[in-house]
Amino acid sequence: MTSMTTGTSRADANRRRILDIALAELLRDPDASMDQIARAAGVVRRTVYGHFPSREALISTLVDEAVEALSAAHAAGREDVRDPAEAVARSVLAVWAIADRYRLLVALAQRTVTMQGIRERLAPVRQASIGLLQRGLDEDVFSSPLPAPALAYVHEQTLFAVMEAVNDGLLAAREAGRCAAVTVLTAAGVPASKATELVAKLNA
Amino acid sequence: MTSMTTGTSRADANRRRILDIALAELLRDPDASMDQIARAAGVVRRTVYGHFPSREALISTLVDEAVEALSAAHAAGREDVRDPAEAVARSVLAVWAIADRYRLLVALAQRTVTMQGIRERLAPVRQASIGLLQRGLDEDVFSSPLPAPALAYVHEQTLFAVMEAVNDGLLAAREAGRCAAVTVLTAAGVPASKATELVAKLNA
DNA sequence: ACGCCGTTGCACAGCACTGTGCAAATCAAT
DNA sequence: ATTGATTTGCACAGTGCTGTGCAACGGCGT
Repeated sequence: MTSMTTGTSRADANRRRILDIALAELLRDPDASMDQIARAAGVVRRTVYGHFPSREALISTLVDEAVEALSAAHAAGREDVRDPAEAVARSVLAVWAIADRYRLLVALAQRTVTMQGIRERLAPVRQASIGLLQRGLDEDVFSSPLPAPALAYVHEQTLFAVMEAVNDGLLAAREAGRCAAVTVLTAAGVPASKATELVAKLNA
Repeated sequence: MTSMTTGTSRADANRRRILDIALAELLRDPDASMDQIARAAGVVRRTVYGHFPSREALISTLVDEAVEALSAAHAAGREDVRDPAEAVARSVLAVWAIADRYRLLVALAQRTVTMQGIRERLAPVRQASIGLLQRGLDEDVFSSPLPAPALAYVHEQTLFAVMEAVNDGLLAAREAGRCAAVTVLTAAGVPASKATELVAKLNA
């Protein structure tokens, strides 16, 4: 029980399954207990501790696997490509292939219990946003391969990203509003020049 | 202690301060205990329970305030505006003015303990991204008011948003990769037509 | 049949947190 | 100074989780 260093196939299979199930379980609830994870994996809590000395060690292993795969994909995507645009596109596509498996883990980021409540109550605001975006798409003011609701998600997350940038000192708070507005518009397919001009006009 | 329905100034001031401090404290740690919050507010745990019957009630009040303010700002921004682009721009700017106060609360969304570890380990990947984006900005392939590091945040969050859209069934997984790539490029200021074309070519 | 290894079931100590009760202290204002 | 509202300090029961110890049990190859 204590060692488990010599790899028996049975133990290895269990370890693998625990990791896989833990990934899914931690998505559903980032605070999932060891017991929840163990039971979901068809195993007793004590067994999980046989493979991972602590909860933190389990999660750490999980994250390491994901990051390693993602990192490799990202690097592979941008090798020997001169055009930055193409490099970015290739990287995203490459990452996406891997991310399918880890999509759940990534989503784990957003879904705090608290966050769930926030997003829920923000639904009316988001609904208004969707209407606005839909109108823009219909009138060809906006241009995006995404449907309006998905674009609304991008819209929201973009604002979060700019806020984070301000919090981390990458951007002056004074300019942040304008930058956020311009970025949101360009993400919706408005030409960068037009977006900049419009926002500048509004702020004057 | 039990009633507290009649508003004395002292009690109201305390209540207000508890809410304000709780906001900041919950940002630092979304799982902050009632004791942490109380002490930070210069008050004893028991007193907090005098104002809010439970932890959930406290947080709920907090979220309600934030959502209400945000919602009002968003609505005010897009009143009587025919052009969707202008409406979006106005809304973002209006929301931003309010969000300054609640930036912390919003940021609370991202910062899970788990998430912190993930982003930390993703630093090398992000660094590569920044280099790529910087090159694109230098060569005028990209166009953005944001500095490269901030743009990298937007980049990351956009991917998360598209993943979330897939998870919620707003987007077919098959198309998601291409959509994500196109959206990231347009957010970086690449004209929508060029982005679409480039990604289509890569995928063929 | 034997031994090995992983697994199980149970029990335990420890910890941190929630929500509540109650008496004493404190404050604000009349 | 007395009153009424408010806060404090402490104690308590209840809950749920972590990490560990230990004996018994399971399959599996030899």
